[in-house]
Amino acid sequence: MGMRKRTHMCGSVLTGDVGKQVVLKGWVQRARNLGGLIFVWLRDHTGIVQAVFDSTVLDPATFALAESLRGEFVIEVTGTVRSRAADAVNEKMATGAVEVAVDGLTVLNVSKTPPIYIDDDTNEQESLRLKYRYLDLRRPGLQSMLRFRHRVIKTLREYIDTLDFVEVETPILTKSTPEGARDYLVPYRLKPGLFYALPQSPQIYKQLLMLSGLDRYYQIARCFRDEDGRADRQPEFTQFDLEMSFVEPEDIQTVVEGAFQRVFQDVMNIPVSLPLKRITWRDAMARYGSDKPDTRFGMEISDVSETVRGCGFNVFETALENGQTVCAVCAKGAGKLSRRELDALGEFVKTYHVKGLAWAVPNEDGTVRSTFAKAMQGDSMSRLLARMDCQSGDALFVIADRRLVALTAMGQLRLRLGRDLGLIDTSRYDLLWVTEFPLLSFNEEENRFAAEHHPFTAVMDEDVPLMETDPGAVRAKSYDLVLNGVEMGSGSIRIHQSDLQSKMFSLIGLTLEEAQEKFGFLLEAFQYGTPPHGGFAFGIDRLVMVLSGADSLRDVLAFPKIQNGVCLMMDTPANVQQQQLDTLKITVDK
RNA sequence: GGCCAAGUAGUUCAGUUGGUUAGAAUGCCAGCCUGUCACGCUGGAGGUCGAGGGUUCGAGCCCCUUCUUGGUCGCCA
Repeated sequence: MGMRKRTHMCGSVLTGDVGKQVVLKGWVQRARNLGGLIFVWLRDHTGIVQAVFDSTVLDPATFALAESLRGEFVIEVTGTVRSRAADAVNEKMATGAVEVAVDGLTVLNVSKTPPIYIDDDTNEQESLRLKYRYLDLRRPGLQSMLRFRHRVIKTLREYIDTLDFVEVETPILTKSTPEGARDYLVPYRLKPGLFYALPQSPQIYKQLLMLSGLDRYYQIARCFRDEDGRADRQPEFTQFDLEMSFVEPEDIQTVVEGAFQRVFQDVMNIPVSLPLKRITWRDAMARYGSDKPDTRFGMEISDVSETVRGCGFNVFETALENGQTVCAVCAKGAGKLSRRELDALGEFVKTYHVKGLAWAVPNEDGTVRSTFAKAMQGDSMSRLLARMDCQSGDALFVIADRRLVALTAMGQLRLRLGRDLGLIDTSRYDLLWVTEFPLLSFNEEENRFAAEHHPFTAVMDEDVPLMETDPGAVRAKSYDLVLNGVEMGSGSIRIHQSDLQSKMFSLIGLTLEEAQEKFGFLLEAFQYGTPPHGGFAFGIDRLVMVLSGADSLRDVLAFPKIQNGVCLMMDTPANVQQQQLDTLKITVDK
């Protein structure tokens, strides 16, 4: 009963193998017992092949063993490949023209009846699939996802290696830093009250590697952020992280573009022409109401403040008096929407903190179905419709609010309309750079400026003087890469002068003492000949998600966590032994 | 932390206005069956209707609380 060496994979038993003696191993996908004849579908990651047990040929013990086979039993079969009769070919199976006439069977392991079906065409609750993720991963779809993801990473490594980048592993146990996401903390055993933090990114390490003269660094880096999850946000995720010395933004963008071009070419067989489109942050916000615009469809936003000035509609007039903005989109073909559907859109935009949504639908007879037509005096409505090229069959949507709030809400409405009206060409992949982000954004709750990207980002040369006079208007040497409206990653040229870095810390409200405590090592390091440098990092999970058409990062990670950071399979976070807490001098206040 | 949705056999779901013993499909178990391929036929087992409380003569259904999961806002340098 010694195990024989596997000769073929299940999916690769083909007509060329007819007549061969084979040894196959795998899982029982399904067994059909016809009495004296049993068909067993044998599965491994390459596919499924049919094995036939014939009671007139096999010894009784082997046939009895075959009768005991159930789903997901692990078996070894030996037998001979033979062609199927012409009317017995299964066109739906890659191996459907052949089958294996079994002469020997070994049950390598039995299985309980699995709680989920090992098949792509099922729709169990995701939480159940995640609890039994090890079974879920047996499914062909997830098997091919893991291999697809592997190919993406392999392609990236091969590409970056040709450009003289060196992979360096940076610590997972690192230091908590202010700003940004909440850190995962790890208690330090030798001095209670002290903590490591898990890295949100290898940012500081890679900058120090530039100082060390490495010149070009990269890493497939695991990053951690203790924030609530989303379909596209996991508490731990993988970034392709890189940093270069003596470069301008274009140099980094060229390397990153090249990486995406290679992945699209080698993995997707889709050509990408370079250089990629570029749009400034300011334009992206004005035209798409987003810093990660989906440019696969039009329906761009227009600022209609001047068009509606003096129109008589109180909402617009008051907004303009308060220095706010009135913006609009014309949704082609949305005139068919019912009152109910239009009102639902009004509720939708309110979640983005605007007070409401005005809409107008021109009828064929020249009248207008609208929430605000009555308030519009004279020809102001027809001027507005003409300005937006909004005709019969279309719908006009208008929002009045503080500029960025209004644009953001309108951007979300644009995305929803684009989806609902089927305007998005889902076969298309739109890559573009968004550049010149603001250096700072004002945090109203804390009444201070915060770094928009991170506090190591360099300022555009011409905006340096504004740092004293108008910090909110300062643009950074930063750039995001966007794919189909999803932020792939971001990067920047970094500050490499100690005094400028100190100034930046002070701009975001850090006292000298705080800056010294948190980043003293960095400020000191910068005094020892730091080269100009910059870099980029993009999320491999998100890239794989978009390329594979998945809706959620959970579909492209082997062992994902759910919204609240729980792993349903391991059931963790979990209690630890009291002795462990005692060692760390931790008492839990429940 | 806020808002919205869902939770009923192993699984996917149905369950009327609150009314008898909560159903279907599939899976599972047993029997029969030699060309199936979602095999077929016959029979069987399988339920804390997420949990707790309330209203009622009576609750899967109505009310309250809570838990779980998803989406979303906040949050995400």
